[in-house]
Amino acid sequence: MSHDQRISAYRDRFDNHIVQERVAKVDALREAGTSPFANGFEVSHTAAQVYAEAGSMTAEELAERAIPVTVAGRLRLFRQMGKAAFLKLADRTCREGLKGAPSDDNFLQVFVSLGSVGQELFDRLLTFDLGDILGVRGTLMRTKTGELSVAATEIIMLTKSIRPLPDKFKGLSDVEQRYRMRYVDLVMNDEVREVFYKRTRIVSAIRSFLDRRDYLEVETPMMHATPGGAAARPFATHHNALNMQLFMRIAPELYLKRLLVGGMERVYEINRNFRNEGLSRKHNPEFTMLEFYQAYATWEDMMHLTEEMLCEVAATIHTPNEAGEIRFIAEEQEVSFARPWRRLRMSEGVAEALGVDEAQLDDLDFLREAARKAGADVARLDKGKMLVELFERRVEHTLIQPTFVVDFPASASPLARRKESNPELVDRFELYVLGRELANAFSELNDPEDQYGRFAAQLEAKAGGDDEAMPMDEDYVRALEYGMPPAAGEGIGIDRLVMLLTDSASIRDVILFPHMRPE
RNA sequence: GGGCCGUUAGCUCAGCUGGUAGAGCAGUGGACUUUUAAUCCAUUGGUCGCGAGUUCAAAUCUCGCACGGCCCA
Repeated sequence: MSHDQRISAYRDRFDNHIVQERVAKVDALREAGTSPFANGFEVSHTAAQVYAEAGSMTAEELAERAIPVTVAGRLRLFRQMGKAAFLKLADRTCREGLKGAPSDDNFLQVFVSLGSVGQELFDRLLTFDLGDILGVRGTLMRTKTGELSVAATEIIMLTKSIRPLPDKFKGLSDVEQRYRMRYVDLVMNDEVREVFYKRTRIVSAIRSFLDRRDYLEVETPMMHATPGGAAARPFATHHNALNMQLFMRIAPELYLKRLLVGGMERVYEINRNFRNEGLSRKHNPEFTMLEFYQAYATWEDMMHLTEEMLCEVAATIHTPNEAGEIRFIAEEQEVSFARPWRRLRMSEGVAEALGVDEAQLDDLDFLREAARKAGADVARLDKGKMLVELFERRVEHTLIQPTFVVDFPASASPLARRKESNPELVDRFELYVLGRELANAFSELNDPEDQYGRFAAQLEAKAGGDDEAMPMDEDYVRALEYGMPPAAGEGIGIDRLVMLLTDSASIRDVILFPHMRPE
């Protein structure tokens, strides 16, 4: 097949007249000797720079100075009125609040008049379509209604867009299309772009916070021979050359703690985890996790660090009030980050929710019956796991304000250090906000014998049918045998943190390309 | 996995108890030299998600499937 035949086959796939008209313009541009897909363009000003430089100048000042600018962006609005025309361009700085009155569309306006650009360029204007990416040279001016604009002297086609953009006013609102074609969603929806700018700010603030505390950012394997560090089912894959099974990681924990053994006393990683579970508003198969570990620290140090970090991070999104407190609305509720955050023992919370005395939770029969009534499959649960089930089903969703849930059962925490006052419990907390788990932290188990025993207990649970139980990781135990300093570590779900701080209802609203079934 | 809802023009949506599809925006042609979702006149555009069934007749009723949303597990 020749190149022309392939192109023709490509074009035959479109039966939409708008696309066909635009494709004809591509041909016309080529015939006229201009490329519809230009090779670079040197820009002197972004839209924001135009406003920063000349936003306060009067029409007379602008006319006198004749400030030359070269701008570029996507054509979003086009109004032609006889021998004059207005174009509105969007570039990366065209975001909410770029400018104020008279028009508040956040675009940069370009003014073209036949008298100043001549017939050739003015005729060429008529071949432009909404969505095209244009380069404009001109000088700054203010229109009759006072809008700062670029008076064009030259307009260059940089990229011809052959598909029409959605309705200029209603935009793209179909949720499925927004996720599948995020590139269109990002063009059309300011709020969507804003969420992802905020996401980047949040992650930068976390890095900055940890970097200032002498934490080292590292990268550990995404493909594990032994999937560990969390209770979850992994995605399996296969290495052809080595002919071996590999798993996409469910957590980086065991590798980061190996680094503690190696003397990297403060490490963190912000990267993807993969869990082979269902999709929901709160779950995407791949999601981003921050994990950090600090030698010589305890779980209580982690609580303080968490309050400090999340307040600092939240302050980049929500301005603190006069008292220095951060309060914001999410899911129609006011969330207060005012410190200190509440601490709640797990059994205390469960007893309260059940309306019983905490001592009653020691009664195994009572616990089993309560868990069964709550809808848990109690068949192969031990006492600790039943308590966790009751917590998840009866308490979790009630924890709206930041709450550290403490005193987790050891059987549900195979990598955490036992409490000195009660070896049935571990030095661990989970942070809940808006009824969702946001962070999980504990003092690390560094006793290789206990760790081996806990892995062995996990193997027994797996044999008993618990498919989320962890496998034995012999090399990790070997690492502990060399000596891991006392340490504490924590994981924070980045997607959920972004959801909280941007008041996004679905994890798909904070992941650029969420997982979708094939079309 | 279960329940409910949705899928109609490029986009946003109408379309009643069945009678073979409409609007706004976008597009096309025309008027207009300072517009702000510009305006005005004219106009093109549809495998009604896919597949069966009922019927003289299906976007509409029934069943199945696909994709998505919400809720539950």
